[in-house]
Amino acid sequence: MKPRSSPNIGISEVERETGLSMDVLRKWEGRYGFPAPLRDGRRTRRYPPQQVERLRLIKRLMDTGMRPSQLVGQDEDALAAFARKAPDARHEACAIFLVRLRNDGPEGLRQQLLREHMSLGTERFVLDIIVPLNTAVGDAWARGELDLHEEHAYSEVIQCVLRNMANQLNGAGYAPRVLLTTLPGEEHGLGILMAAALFSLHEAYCISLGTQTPVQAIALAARAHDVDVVALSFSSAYPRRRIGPALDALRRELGAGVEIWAGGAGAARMRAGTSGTLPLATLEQGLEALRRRPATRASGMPASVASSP
Amino acid sequence: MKPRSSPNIGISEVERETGLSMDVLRKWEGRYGFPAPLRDGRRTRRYPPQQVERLRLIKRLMDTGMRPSQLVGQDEDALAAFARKAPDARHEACAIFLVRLRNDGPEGLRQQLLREHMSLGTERFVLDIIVPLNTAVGDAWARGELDLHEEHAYSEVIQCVLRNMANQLNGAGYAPRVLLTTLPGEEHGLGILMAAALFSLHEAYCISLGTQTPVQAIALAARAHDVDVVALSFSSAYPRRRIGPALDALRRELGAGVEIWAGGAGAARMRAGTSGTLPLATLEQGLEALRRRPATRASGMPASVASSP
DNA sequence: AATCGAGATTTGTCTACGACAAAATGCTTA
DNA sequence: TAAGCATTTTGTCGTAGACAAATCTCGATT
Repeated sequence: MKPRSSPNIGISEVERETGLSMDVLRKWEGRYGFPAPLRDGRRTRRYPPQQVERLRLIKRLMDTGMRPSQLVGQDEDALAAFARKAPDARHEACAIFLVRLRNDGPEGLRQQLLREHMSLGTERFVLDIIVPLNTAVGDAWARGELDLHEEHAYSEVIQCVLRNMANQLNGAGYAPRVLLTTLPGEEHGLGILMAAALFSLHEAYCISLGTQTPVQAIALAARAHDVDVVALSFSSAYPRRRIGPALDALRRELGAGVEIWAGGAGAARMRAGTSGTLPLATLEQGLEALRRRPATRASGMPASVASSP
Repeated sequence: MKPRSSPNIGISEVERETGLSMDVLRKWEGRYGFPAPLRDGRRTRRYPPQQVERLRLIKRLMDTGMRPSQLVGQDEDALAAFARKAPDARHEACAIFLVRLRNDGPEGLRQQLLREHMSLGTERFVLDIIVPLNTAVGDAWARGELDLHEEHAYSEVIQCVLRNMANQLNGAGYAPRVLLTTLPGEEHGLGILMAAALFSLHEAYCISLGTQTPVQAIALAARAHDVDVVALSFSSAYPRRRIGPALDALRRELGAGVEIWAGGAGAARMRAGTSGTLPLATLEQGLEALRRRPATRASGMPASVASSP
């Protein structure tokens, strides 16, 4: 056996474990004095587990909108206090499901969700259960009440349920034709799955490409499948500054004949009017956009999108 | 309107579009003279689309095992020649499905797969259809015969089919209990889905965490669900040098009571005997490992894993 | 001819520190 | 209150070099 391996880990591993880039980790070290990794024989940084844990907590709080200057300099107690104060949007309805997940595992949650689906019908199920449940899980995660692995397990279950719904509903002749995906860097695919389920229900033809499709590939796909709409989703974690340029690039590749819809918490705070894109703050708005669409195919962009204010 | 948006993109966007890190892109520039990005007003690099395309091609070829020195210095023609020579493991059986995908879209492929599943039964369907189909798609993508968006669409369909199989088969009292996921940096989740389907079929209890679970979260999950086995998957694109250290870290967090199984094309070329891990080159080997497991729970590690040569 | 090991080469990661623009914040004024 | 404007914060990108691990090369040995 090798008794060697110290529990301290290198900077790239910290990047992967926390989601904070190496550049940021080094900058913080200089600016705030934290983290303060040890150095091994060469000058390479080695982070003790305790500091990694604290970084994880900081990242969680930052994802809720807090800023590094408020967090990185603080000690453990202050951070813990912030975590307690983090938002908590729990409906009573949601609590049941999270208890299920913890007590009966993924399988238990799945059962409960299917039951609810049968009882409410697809549209109400998605809008009234899945959506608030997602935010509840996000909040619980930010507060540290939910472990990352529970969040992963949750995500898997939801994914499975939504995929089934979307697939069973999707029909060959439906219109408009909608391509759903996320841009590179956006790993959260729940948004497009929810959209696919609801859109299919309202007889749109949905083609999902999963997450992280490069702009160029989206354009090719749009042409290959002759879609009317490209629907993208941006989570709140997606860096806002990147949304505008990315949408510009997409519009350039796509040409003018295809609508771009941007949904998700990240898109809600988007600077408006970017390159003929229709921002959809909520799924309800997405459904409305679907209803308002001119019935005829290939009718160009609707006024709401084409006009640049 | 701002007509001033040049099609050239920045280095971080190239990183996301190609999967090559900024460090590597800069090093190649110095070492091989390629890429040779333009510079904007400040000194920042701006990559023309053509160079990005070539980088994509290089990355594809490198994922098949070629080395930068053979590729990065070469011109377009030489690279195209390499692409033509890339492996091509197409069974006749596979061609049908890919034609389906291209002609009838994702929905067409799904229908065809379901038909085949019914006809062959789950085990043969996964081992004889899905597995070769995956490598055929990978090869086609490396050869440039398949667009990225087609690969994404394919992946979505397969995912959906496999998830359904795994979920319908999974049962409460099954044993052993297996946790399936991938490490951060490994985005390909098809491997664990295939494993989950087959393992469930053989009455293992499968818990999937999706992709990219940090080591510490895996350890917590393993404890929370009281699993006997943690099964990881590594694609051929996963940097080999990272596998060993990552598995060491996992073993440290996990303690000795839980087996670690490593599958996938990346694990197949792993340096053997790393930190009490059982490498599984193929899914068949995975099933065999399942059969050989001592029937009793909590029986410690089997000899094949515990012995350190 | 196949295998092995030592030495050379390739390759990606890591370090350091400065420059800088975009975003967020605070402050003033209409 | 809202709309500017100045200031601070913050992340990204730049250069250049050190270095270890992976891989290749080639001669010696079995």
